[in-house]
Amino acid sequence: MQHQQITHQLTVYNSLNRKKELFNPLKPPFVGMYVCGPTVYGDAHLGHARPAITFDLLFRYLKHIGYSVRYVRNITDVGHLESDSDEGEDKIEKKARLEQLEPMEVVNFYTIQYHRMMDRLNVLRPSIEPYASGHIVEQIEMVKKILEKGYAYQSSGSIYFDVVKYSQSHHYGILSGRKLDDLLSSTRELSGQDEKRNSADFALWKKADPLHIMRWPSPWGEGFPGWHMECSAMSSKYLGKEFDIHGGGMDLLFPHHESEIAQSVIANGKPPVRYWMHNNMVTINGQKMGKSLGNALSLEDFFTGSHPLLEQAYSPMVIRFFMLQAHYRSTLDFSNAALQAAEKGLKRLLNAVREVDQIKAEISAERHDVVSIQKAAYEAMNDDLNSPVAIANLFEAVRLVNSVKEGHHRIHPEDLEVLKQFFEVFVFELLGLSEEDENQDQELVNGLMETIIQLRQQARQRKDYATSDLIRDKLAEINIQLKDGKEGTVWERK
RNA sequence: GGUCUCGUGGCCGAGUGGCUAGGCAGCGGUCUGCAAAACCGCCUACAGCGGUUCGAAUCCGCUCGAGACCUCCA
Repeated sequence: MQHQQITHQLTVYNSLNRKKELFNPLKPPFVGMYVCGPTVYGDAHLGHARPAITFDLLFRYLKHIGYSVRYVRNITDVGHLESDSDEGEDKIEKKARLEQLEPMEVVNFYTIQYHRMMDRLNVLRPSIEPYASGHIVEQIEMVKKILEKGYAYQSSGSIYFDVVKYSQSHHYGILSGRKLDDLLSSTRELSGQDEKRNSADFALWKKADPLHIMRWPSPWGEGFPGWHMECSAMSSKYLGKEFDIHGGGMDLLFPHHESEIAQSVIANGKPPVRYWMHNNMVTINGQKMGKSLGNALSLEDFFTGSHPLLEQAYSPMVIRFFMLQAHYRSTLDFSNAALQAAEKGLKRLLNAVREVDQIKAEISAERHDVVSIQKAAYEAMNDDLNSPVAIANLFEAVRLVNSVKEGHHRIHPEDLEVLKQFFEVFVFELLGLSEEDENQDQELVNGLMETIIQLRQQARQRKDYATSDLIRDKLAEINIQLKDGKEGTVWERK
């Protein structure tokens, strides 16, 4: 394979030390990767696309540089409480009651929708996609272990993790930088806290009150698992007690990931994760986009353009390209102008990728340092997945391709071959961009267009510009654009 | 209130001590019947103030501004 000549010194930013580190998997060539997936109780929105695309890029790149990756991304269908206390109602259950549906019906509906949206974004399916509700047994087993080791206590039928005891011998806050004293002192008065010994403690298992629909039998009565259990239980089941990468949104850093570490350290005897990776948030007008803020635009909204904030529809590939043009650890601010800029840039890139198959190489041509461009793109990827810089290098190649096409430069066969490889690998395989034109009638359309272009050409030859312009304008009305060049006329959809 | 992050040209967005990404928009040119596309050229920024240094967007301090987390959220 082409890329094996290039040294791969992949570094990733590890939230654990806030530093970039050389990536060394525990058992090469295998890599275990776990990413927090969606809670399936509502429409997939722009915020869901960020981690999905970020870790899709990582998944693709790890495979490309030769690793065998097991990528686990969960579906959360139980366990997240609605309100700000442990008295809250389960999200899935609340939605189910609202719509008079079975909880599993809600889960199914939104899971399918999530998958459909991710498919359109060309996000690869993970290797394993476990459901929290399908791993109640594993979660109960893990709670039992923590109880046996004395780091959890039972209170009114629920089981809580004893953060204060844990802190005496371990570092609660190792990930988030949170200090226990601050946690204990700054926490507000919340209802339902009286079951806990300390406000910083978190639930491992919650007793279900009589009205609660989602409930499972356990050694402590009927209930449901606590907020953070599923990820710990499922990641250790499928990836082992210690695995390479755990990803998710930055907002999950505390308390979710911090608590996962504490649970796993007690239950399994060691820190679960070697590299913690967190993507940053998507903002809208500078403010975080979130369901609770009422400014979450669904992916469907973007694809159809049917939202007051949107001036037009934005295709899945535009959304994907837009996200990849920013580094995953930066916030990304949404706006119509930014999306439109991305749309045009993507079009220019894909046009050039198409052109590269048309241009002719010449053995006598001057040489271009295309290998350096390709190398720079790899270096960018190795530098904590710097996709914006990789894309910048792609545009360097775009300029070269266009300039050869224009006849300003000629190109050597070897250089052309490198360029083709470069586009193929980076644009399609790694960045996961794809041509969106999946028209079944493409051949028919091509034939029709050929005829129309010929007729127009004849009109132009006899200087009948009224006719030639009419053809062009009419086609423009149905979003087909004609472009007259030296080699003749080509067309494309706008 | 506590913890943390950030402030880059008209817009988006890379860049963590010297070599001044990239995209979009704009301007000038080439090409063209006109247009579009493409190509060439131009626009050369780092919130403010002070400090460290031969040299700072990049390190340190202060000020101002924005955001995140502390509570379900990707």
